[in-house]
Amino acid sequence: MNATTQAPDTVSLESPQPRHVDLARTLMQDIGSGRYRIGDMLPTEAELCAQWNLSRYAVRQAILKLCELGLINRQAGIGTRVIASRPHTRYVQSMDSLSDLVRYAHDTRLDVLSRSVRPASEEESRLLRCAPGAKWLHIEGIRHEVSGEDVPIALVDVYVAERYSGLKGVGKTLNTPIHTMLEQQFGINATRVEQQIQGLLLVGEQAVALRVPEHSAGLRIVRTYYVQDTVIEVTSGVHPASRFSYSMTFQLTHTPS
Amino acid sequence: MNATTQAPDTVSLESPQPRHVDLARTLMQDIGSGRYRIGDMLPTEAELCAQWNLSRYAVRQAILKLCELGLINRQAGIGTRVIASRPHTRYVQSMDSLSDLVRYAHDTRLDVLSRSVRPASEEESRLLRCAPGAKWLHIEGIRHEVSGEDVPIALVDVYVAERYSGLKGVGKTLNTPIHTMLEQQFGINATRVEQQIQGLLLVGEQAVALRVPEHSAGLRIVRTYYVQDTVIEVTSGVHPASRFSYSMTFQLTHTPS
DNA sequence: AAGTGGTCTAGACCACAGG
DNA sequence: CTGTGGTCTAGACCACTTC
Repeated sequence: MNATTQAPDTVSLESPQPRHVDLARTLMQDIGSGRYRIGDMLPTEAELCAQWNLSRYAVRQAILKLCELGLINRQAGIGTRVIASRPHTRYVQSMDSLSDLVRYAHDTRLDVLSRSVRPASEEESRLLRCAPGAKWLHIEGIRHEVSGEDVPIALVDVYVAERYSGLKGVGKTLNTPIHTMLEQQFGINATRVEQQIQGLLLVGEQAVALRVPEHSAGLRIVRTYYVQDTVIEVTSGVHPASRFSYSMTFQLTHTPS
Repeated sequence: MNATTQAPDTVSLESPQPRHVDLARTLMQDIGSGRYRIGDMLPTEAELCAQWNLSRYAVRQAILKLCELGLINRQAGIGTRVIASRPHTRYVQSMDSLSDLVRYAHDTRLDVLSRSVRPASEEESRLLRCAPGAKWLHIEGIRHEVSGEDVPIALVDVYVAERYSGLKGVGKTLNTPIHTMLEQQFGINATRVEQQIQGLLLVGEQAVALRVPEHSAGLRIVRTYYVQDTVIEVTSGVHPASRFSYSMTFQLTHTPS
């Protein structure tokens, strides 16, 4: 018999909690305090049934709770092994859809300047992570606010993998993000998005197009959309720093793994 | 009796799956296909027991699975209501610790230029979201690479709430992020971090300190660390664009809520 | 062969919603 | 009051691992 894992025999009173919650909490404390160390075996279901005078059902409820928290690993024929001393905490930034990445997408429109399917230049091939000469659908445009004065927000370059270059609905202006159109027309959804943010100087044509003085500060955001390990879309946006900054929030969570 | 939710009576063969998995999958399909709409009640446990010829235990395993996926909501005395037609998909960026935010923290050191506890100026009060005159611990420094030439990576300003201004271990150089020191010395952990990224021009003293030409492009990253709704720390880093860009990755997930 | 967890049955009592 | 889901008991058979 084991003293620390033993259940209180005088129960019922003072216990608004279901018994399996008590058991789960006790086990978590025993793991957190080092009573059971990582790699150790927890008592078997049968032992816990006897020690706590509970049925297997109740004991399993408690143990499966620890499983969900990622504290233990179970294997039929082996037993229950401690794999973590406390629930994994991490910081998460989450979004309901990729449109939240392009958060200004709602009140803005993209005026399309050009659309073409053509081979990638040397420089573009690095951006697109492809061989030089591979063909991509290239859309060039300027993003404006939908209402108010006609102040440009960004110079935009969108590259779409040749496989999806038959994309329809790319008129003179776009109100829908390209990745949403890809999802609607081809049923594909990015499984991963990489985003890179750089500072740069706005010079020459860029400064003129964005209507800022030569040599103003700017922000460049490059997003690479993957399905598994293949790139389906790359976007590049150049913003005047005076009219754009990028914000994000990270929340502390306690989910497992 | 309900035809679509009915279990196959000729079972057992061709079924390597546990029966509760079959039931869960069928229910998910019925919900996804609109057989049950959002707001509808699912059959009660008793009904499913009868229709599928299963015990309550097995039926509950299936139903609780849908619960975990966030598809249904249960209430004793009421029943089981459909609250979503499919598992919520979202994009998340996650980190094991906040040190991953300051990803360059490992191979770099912060040379401390000044340390003082003093009232916030008008401009700082906006940054710190506090009243002008509120006292904060202010640490000023330059971040360098640990090895290699002495090229500065960033000009850093760290503000710590007065409550924690007794912070120890801030010598001439720092190898540990301030928020890690706060955690170690005061046992506090940010529950939320906001991060803002701006482009800017490096001029005057900044350009000199970072050893870049006047009017170079730069990147400013401001992080605000919260415990619940109170700010405990604010950091500001000014980077030369030529030596720094900010990258992040978002993964598609299918977790509930 | 003995023991493990995975699955399942057939009951039971309870607190709580609704008519 | 009946019916709901929440909790729990006391059994059982199985596939698997270990000895």
